[in-house]
Amino acid sequence: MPELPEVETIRLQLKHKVLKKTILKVEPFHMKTVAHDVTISKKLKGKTIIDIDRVGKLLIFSFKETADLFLLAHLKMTGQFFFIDKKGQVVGGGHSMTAADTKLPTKHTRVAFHFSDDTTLYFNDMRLFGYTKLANAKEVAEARSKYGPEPIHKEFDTESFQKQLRTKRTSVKAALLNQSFVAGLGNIYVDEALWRAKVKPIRHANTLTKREALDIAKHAGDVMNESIAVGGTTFQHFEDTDGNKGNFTTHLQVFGKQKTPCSRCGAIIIKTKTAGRGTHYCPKCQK
DNA sequence: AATTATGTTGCGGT
DNA sequence: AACCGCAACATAAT
Repeated sequence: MPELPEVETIRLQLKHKVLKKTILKVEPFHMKTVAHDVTISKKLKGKTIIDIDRVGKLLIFSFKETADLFLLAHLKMTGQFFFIDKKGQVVGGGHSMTAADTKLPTKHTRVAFHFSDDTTLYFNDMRLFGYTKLANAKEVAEARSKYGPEPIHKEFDTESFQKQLRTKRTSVKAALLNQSFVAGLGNIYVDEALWRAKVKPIRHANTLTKREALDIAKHAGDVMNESIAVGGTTFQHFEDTDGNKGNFTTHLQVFGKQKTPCSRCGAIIIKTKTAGRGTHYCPKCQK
């Protein structure tokens, strides 16, 4: 369940591994994962990756040879990237091997990007919701325009955020999950940010005080930045490009902590359903 | 075997 | 017409 910190972790690792590499061929194992584009290998052959950008949870690869061709990659719920060197070993040395240790491709490998130096980037995705797809500059601009601002940036406009949040006629949880309002939060970080801000997820957004809305903005940015600093959170499926799990898991205060004591007040953390999602909060110190 | 897990899209209702 | 709730997508674990 990658959210912004996990996707950013992957982006930074991939920049170290595949930048300046030239694609030899693309090998789709499942056509849905390449948006049914039968020409993807032909179009990417000979293209050299010069940058990997990210907006929200979407990765955007760009190429040296053309300014009007991009590769968009979305992991959705179970997407994973694994990078393998020419000997078939997971690159990244010094780490204990996990999922990527098994021979790739696996039955969940949906597409492989083979590079001219005999290395390969595999995209695994058990549930087939994720995708890699080609786009031109206009399509990339359209995709970018659908995302709201990201709380991780120091330029994030908290005043504008709190004003807009307090006009929403929905639960604060649903509002924070809306990527066009604010980009990057998913189920885990919404629950964590609301715990830090001491606000119940079910609270109607238009009942929030200015102070509460500003606290949510601060904590949303803080919790995601702290997670990025330690390589993201693994709750169910996330593994980095070496097959390692994220380290933020041990910092979680409410997500998956139902039936355990709140670290702040000692009350028992509750799990309910809000905005159609499993929702964790402290019934005592979140107001 | 029915339920639960979740990111996003698309649809229908307001 | 912007906004909102929710089914759908597809698979595996429980």
